[in-house]
Amino acid sequence: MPELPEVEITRRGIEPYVRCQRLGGVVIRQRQLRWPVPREIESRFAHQVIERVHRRAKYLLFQTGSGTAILHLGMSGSLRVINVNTPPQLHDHVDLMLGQQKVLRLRDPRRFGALLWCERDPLDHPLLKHLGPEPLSDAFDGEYLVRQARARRVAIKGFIMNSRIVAGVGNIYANEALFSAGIHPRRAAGRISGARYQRLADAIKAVLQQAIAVGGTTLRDFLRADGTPGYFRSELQVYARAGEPCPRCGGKIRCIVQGQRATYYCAGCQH
DNA sequence: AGAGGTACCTGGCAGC
DNA sequence: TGCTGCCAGGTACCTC
Repeated sequence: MPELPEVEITRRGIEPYVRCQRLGGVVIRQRQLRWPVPREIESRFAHQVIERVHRRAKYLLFQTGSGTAILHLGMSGSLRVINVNTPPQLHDHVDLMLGQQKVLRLRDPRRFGALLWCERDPLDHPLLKHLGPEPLSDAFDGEYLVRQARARRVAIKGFIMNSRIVAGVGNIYANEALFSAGIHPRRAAGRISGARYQRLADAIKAVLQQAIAVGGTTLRDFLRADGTPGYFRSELQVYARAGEPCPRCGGKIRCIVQGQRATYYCAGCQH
């Protein structure tokens, strides 16, 4: 479900409710997520003060004085701030108790998400250590992409979805950014000019920032922490629009499969 | 080292 | 109506 904008929207939505809050316990109904939720979540994290919530790539980091809870929403995860007496539904796997009134509730039907505990610097955690730069940071630009792409033959779409290259670009925004930059999704990463890579880096930043500004993309079930949907779906130029006319040239938007993921593009505009 | 495939899991939908 | 097969926003891990 969530790509970087949806995770950032979630972070901004929950932070006012959890920042500087002492947790009043944790309830785990389903421990089997991508990895089993470790016992330290109950024995350590459950009674800490959450100082801040950070985001790195698509990971949310709940920082406390004695360690960090690392949360990933996987394909289908979501977080909601709700009243404590709201009955849990199927797939509501974890509750973080916030004071007397509120609960931060994790729902994840497919259970590809993760909740882990880390007592060292979370950026050194094996899951985070090898991540590429944040796409919205100054470290990410066309020159960086040119350096990384040198002699690589992988298709550009897979290249920008590789979290070691750049963190947080998933299927929707990879499609949209390549359309915006006019680059064919199958083009080899090592055969793209520096000028075009600068356009691509700018397009990735713009697409992600626009999506964050309107609350992310709700395709089927993404909701913000307050329960409202995101509105970027109506801004999508090519994603999930196979057969529709290209908004730029009027040609027909095509759908192909790359690495078992759907790719949408316009053959007239992307080379 | 890079590239490609597989696995994890459930729900929704199209087609029969 | 009910079954089957396919698809879905992610990513670690395996093999070649």
